[in-house]
Amino acid sequence: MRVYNTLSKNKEPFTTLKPGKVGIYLCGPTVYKPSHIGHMVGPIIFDSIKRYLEYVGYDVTWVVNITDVDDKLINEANKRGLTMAAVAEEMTADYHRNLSAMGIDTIDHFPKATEHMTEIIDFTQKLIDRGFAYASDGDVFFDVGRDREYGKLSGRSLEAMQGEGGGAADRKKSSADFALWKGAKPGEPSWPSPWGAGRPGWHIECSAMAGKLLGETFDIHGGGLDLVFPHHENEVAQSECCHGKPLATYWMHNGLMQASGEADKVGGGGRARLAEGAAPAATAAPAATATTPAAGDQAAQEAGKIGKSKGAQAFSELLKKYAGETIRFFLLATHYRRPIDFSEERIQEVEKGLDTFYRFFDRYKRVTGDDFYTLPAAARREQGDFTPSADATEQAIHEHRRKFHEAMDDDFNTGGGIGDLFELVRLLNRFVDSEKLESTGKSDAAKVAVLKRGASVMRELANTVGLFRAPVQKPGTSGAGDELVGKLMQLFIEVRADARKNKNFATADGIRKGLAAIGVVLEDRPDGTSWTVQK
RNA sequence: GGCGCUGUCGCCAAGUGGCUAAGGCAGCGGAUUGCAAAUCCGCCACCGUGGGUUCGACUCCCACCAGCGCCUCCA
Repeated sequence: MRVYNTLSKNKEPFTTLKPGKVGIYLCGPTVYKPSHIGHMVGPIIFDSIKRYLEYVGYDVTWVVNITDVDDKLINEANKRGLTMAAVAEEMTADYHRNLSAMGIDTIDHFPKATEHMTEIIDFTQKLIDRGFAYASDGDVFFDVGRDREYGKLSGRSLEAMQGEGGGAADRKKSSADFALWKGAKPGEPSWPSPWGAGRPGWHIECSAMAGKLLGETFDIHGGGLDLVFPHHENEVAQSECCHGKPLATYWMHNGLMQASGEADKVGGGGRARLAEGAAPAATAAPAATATTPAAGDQAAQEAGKIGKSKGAQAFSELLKKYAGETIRFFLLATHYRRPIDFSEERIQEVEKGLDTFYRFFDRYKRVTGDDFYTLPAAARREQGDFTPSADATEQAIHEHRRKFHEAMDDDFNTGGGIGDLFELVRLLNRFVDSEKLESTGKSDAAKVAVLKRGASVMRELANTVGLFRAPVQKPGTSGAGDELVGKLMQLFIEVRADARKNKNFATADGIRKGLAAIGVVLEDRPDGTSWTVQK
């Protein structure tokens, strides 16, 4: 396997510190507001990564921190007239609800900053003792000038770092120094420390908690690309100066979710392009002359990363419209390091693609009588290995499995893997078609066995990235499961079948159209008629 | 200004120094169907622009253009 490492800006062979074991630390949310989709990107990606690593055979420990003490939290609490702890508790619950709606149940620890004051204070003291930090009037700062390697993660040099040092400039030796401990102002939540009452700085909790749960050096540290500097850079500085060894072997950063803005809707053309034949412009003309004029420009300014977008809706709202699996699929279809433009239109598009799979699962059940979701699927890669028979379809199944592994082994290329899954469903549908399994039923045991093999490989592969683990109830299709509704539909279908038998197509079509008008779709197949509720 | 990322079919999106440049959505044609739906088959790209390296580049290098991120406690 190969993994892209921010530290080296290259894909590197994946090796672990301890054989067979992987420790992952992912920077989690500051719980001051309900999470938006941007907060789910990392967890979804790393949930898939952890599943895949376990599938490959590793024993994985995954930690996601909860930042429950922070300036933003204090502000929010003041604004709402609540305690900081109350706000944190409320938003942590929201975060957990979102995670479980996404099927993310692989996180082993959710350490909270407020529950690790002892570790944080010890860590800070250690840095002071070693001469890497200094106390200054109630605050404690990390002395960036003492760290020769400072800037190695983000590729910045100290000289290049200007900045006036923020509000605490007068207490710092250098403007680039950052707070490990912040003295409390009157009325602020605080914890006692050797330097007076205060709270931890932004970066220190991660260093302290990661060290406690995963050890001084662990395998993978992840987070959004926006955290590379200063957050991760400072974590590296603190931890490595404190322990004298690397913090993490691999730094994995996911691309950010972008608010797509309205540019493409307004201008029709999305990206502004140079007009064909426009002079190669050695004269750096003002960009405006070459771009799509007026309306598009204005709207494009709304675009940007979703964390800053005012329009970022709460994730819980999104879940009212789309199944968690749809959102996961949407994210996984793009490589994790690439930025993604968020738009509901895109999600709806992906939803249609997903339907191909769901339909196949239904079809599989009609043909074999087996539920796709209870198919035995290999949990470990070597368990799923098989030698294909001479059957061409079985050989193709084998080949798709190989290609899926190849994609995932190369820096977790879930997009490539999903493309392969699509090819696999098509192969299986074609097989059912050409062998007429739908009408002849289970008559040909050998053919059915090939289909089962294909379906279980599908399940095996999809499960490695957290897909198709359990049936999905799409928002807005409630009622479909009611017993009474089921019986009524059965009645409609029988009446209509009679009409069709008597070539009374007007009645048959009337029933179908009438049901379609209220969102129920009938489909006639060789082996009967099925019904589904559209949202 | 500094550091960095991105630019592949109408839209989304994998990928590769040379073999037919995945897949999805949309579209078109066909098979199937009483008609539909679904499914299957077929069609639909020369990879931002200009140079360079190379026997050969979409893939490597440079410049430019465009979009974006970070440098201000945002995943």
